Amino acid sequence: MSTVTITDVAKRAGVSVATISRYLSGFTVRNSEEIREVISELNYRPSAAARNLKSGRTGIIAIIVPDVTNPFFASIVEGAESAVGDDRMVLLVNTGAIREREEKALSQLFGRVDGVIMVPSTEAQVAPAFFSQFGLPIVFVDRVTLDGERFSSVLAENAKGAEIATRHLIDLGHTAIAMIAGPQSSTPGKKRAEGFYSALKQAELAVAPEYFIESDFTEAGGFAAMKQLLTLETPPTAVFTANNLMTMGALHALRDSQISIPEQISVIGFDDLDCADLISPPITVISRDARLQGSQAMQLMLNQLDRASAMQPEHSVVDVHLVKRGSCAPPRESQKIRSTKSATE
Amino acid sequence: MSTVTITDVAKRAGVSVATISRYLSGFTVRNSEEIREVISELNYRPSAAARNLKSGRTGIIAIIVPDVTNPFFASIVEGAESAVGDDRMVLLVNTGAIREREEKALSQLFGRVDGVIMVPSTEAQVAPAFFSQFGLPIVFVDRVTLDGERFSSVLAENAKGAEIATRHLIDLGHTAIAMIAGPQSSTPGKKRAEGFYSALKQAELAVAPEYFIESDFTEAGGFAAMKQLLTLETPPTAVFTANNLMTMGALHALRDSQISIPEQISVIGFDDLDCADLISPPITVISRDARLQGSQAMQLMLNQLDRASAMQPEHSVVDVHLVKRGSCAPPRESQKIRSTKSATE
DNA sequence: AGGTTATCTGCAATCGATATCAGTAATGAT
DNA sequence: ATCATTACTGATATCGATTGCAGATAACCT
Repeated sequence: MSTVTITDVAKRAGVSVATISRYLSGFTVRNSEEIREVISELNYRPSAAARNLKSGRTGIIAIIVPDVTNPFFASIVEGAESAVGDDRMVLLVNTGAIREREEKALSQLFGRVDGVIMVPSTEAQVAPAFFSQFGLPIVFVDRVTLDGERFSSVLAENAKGAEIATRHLIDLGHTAIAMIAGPQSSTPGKKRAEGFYSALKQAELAVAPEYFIESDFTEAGGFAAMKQLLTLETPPTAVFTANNLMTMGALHALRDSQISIPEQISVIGFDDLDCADLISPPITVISRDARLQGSQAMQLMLNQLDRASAMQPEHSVVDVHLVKRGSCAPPRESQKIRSTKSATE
Repeated sequence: MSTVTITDVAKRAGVSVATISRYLSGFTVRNSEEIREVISELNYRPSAAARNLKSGRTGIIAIIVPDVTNPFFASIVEGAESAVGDDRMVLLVNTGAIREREEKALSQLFGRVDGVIMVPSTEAQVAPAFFSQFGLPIVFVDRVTLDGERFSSVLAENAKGAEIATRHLIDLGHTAIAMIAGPQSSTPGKKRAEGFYSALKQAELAVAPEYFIESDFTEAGGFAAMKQLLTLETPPTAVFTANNLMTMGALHALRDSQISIPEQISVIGFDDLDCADLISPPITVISRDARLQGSQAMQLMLNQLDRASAMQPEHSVVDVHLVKRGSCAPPRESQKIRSTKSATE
C-alpha cells in the first residue's frame, strides 16, 4: 500500500536507480528482463510529481470554458480531449462565465499545467496577457480578449454566419427582422451583430433599434428578449437568435405566447441544437463544427509545446453553413402590410 | 521570464528559504512585510510540482466519464466541479465508453491526482480494485463495478424509476409495452430492466421477448431498436426508452416512419432531454438531478480525502420522479384489441 | 543577574525521479 | 599484448519546496 519508489525497484533488482531510470526511458540495459519483472511484481509506477519537478513539464493542458453543460462548449471540450494524445491529459475548469473565477483559475493553474486553452467570457479580460508573460502558451477558442492577436486562436466565421442567416430571412421576403444578440463585449456577440447589420445594409433595409436586443447568451435571456419583441406595437416577422441557448429561450417564449412558427414568425439560430430536427417545426440554423474547433485548438497548443517555444501565434477559422429546416418561411401578406403600421391577429 | 524560485525570493529578501517557506505557510515571521513586497515584485509563484513531491498530494481530482457531450454526463461533471472547493481542481477524462481507454486513464492518473470520481461504462471493470489497492480513493457515480460495494458511490433510483415509468404506461391501459434497454452489463442498464419487468409482473402482464431490446445507450442504438420494434407483426402501443440518447434515437425513428405520438405509440424516457418540452408532443420522462449526483460524489470524495483516510465507503442515492408531458396517452381501441385481447381505460 | 520560556531563524535532509560524469567490462583492431 | 572503441553502470548533484533540529534572540519571571 505504501508507495513503491524507483529505489525499491533498484534494490530488489540489484542495480542502481540510474539503471532503472534508463530502463524506463527506453535505453538498453543489461538485465531488462529482470527489471521488467521486478517492476510488475512490485507494481511500481513512476511518480509524476518527481518527474514534473525535474522536467518542468506536467503533461497537463487546461481548458477553461464558461459552462460544460452547454452542448456547444461540451463539444469543444470533447474535441480538445480527443486530440490531446497519449502522453498528456486535459484539466477542465468551468467558470460559470464569472470573470473572477476565470482569473483565479488562471493563477491557480500556473505551474500545474503546460498550457491553457481558453474560451474567455469577455474580451475585457487582461489576465491572459499577464499569464503568458511567464511563458505559458495560451490558445483562445471561439472568443478572444483585447490583445487577442498575440495568441493563437480558433474562431468561427461569426460575421459571415450571421450575414448568411440574415440574408436568408431577407431572401424569403422579410423586412421586419429582429436580432436577439449576445453580449457586445464578447467576440461572437459582437461579430454576429456586425454580420446582421451588414446584411441589412446590403439589402438597404432600415434598422429599427427596437429590433435589436442585446442579451446574454442564456436561455432565460433569450426568453426575455423574445417576450419583449412580442410586446412591440409591430413585432418582427422574423428573428435571428445569436446562440443555441437563446434560440431555446426564444422558442419557449413563442410557445408560451402561442405564436406559431413559421406562420407567424420565422426563427433562425446561430449554432445547432441537439434536437433541432425533433422540434416542430425543425429549426433552421447556422451550424459549425464545435468539436473540430476544440481539436484544432489542441493541435495549435501541441504545436506550441512541441515545436520551438518562440513561435508566431497561429490563427484558424472554422466554416459555418446554413442548415435549412422548417422554421423559416416567407412572411404572410397580412404581416408584410402590417409590419409598417398596424396590429396583431 | 525564467522561473523565479523560493531561493531567489530568499536572496532578495535577505533571509533563508526556510523563512520564506514558513511565511507562505502562514507562520508569523519577523519581516513579513518585506517578504510580501519581494514576492509581488518578483512575481513569485511556488512550484506546484515541488510541493506535490514533498506533500504527496496534488490538489487534483479526476473525473472519468464516457462522454461529456451527453448532457447527462456534462451535468455530473458540472456538479462535481461546482463542489470541488478552492484549493483543488478537476481533471476531466473522456473515455468514449471504451474500456481500454478507461483502464489506461486510470493507470496514467495514478500519482497525478488525489482521487478519482468515475462513471464506469461497464460493471465488468476490474481496474479500480487494482487501482485503489494503492490507497487512492474512488467514488462511483451512476454506475458501479463488480466489487462496487467496497467503494463509495452515488447512484440513482434506477429500478424504482423504471417501475414508475412502466406503471404509468400500464395505468394508461397499455398492455403491449416494449422497452429499449441499455447494456445489461451496466448498472443502470440492468436496474432499469429489472424495474420494467417488476412493474409488468406486478400487473400480471405477460412479457413478450420481442418487446425487450437490449441496446447500447446511444442515439443510433435507440433508432435501430425502435425501427426493429416497428417491423414486428404487432408493434407495441407504448415504449420505454432507458436513457436520453436512446429516447432521441427512438423519436427520430418514429418521425422517420411517420408514426404519431402519442396517437399511435406512447413514449416515455429515462432521463430528461434538454428540449423535451419543445418537441411536439413534449416528451414524458423519468427525471433526476444529475448535477446533484455530481456534487454529492465530489462531497464523498472530499470526505475521504479530508477525514480519516481509512473510512467506510458511503453510499448515496438520488431521487427520481415522473415528469408528465404529452407523449403518453391511452392506447387506441383498435390497438388494444390487436395487442393481446382486452383492455383498460 | 541568572535562568526559563517563547519565538523566531538558518542549516541540511528529504520527497522521487533524471542527467552528468567518471569508471568498468567486453569487444575489436593491430 | 596493447590500445581504442563501444556499451553499460553506479555515485551523485539537481529540480523547488517543506520540515526537524539546533542555535540565536528576545521576553518573562523570581
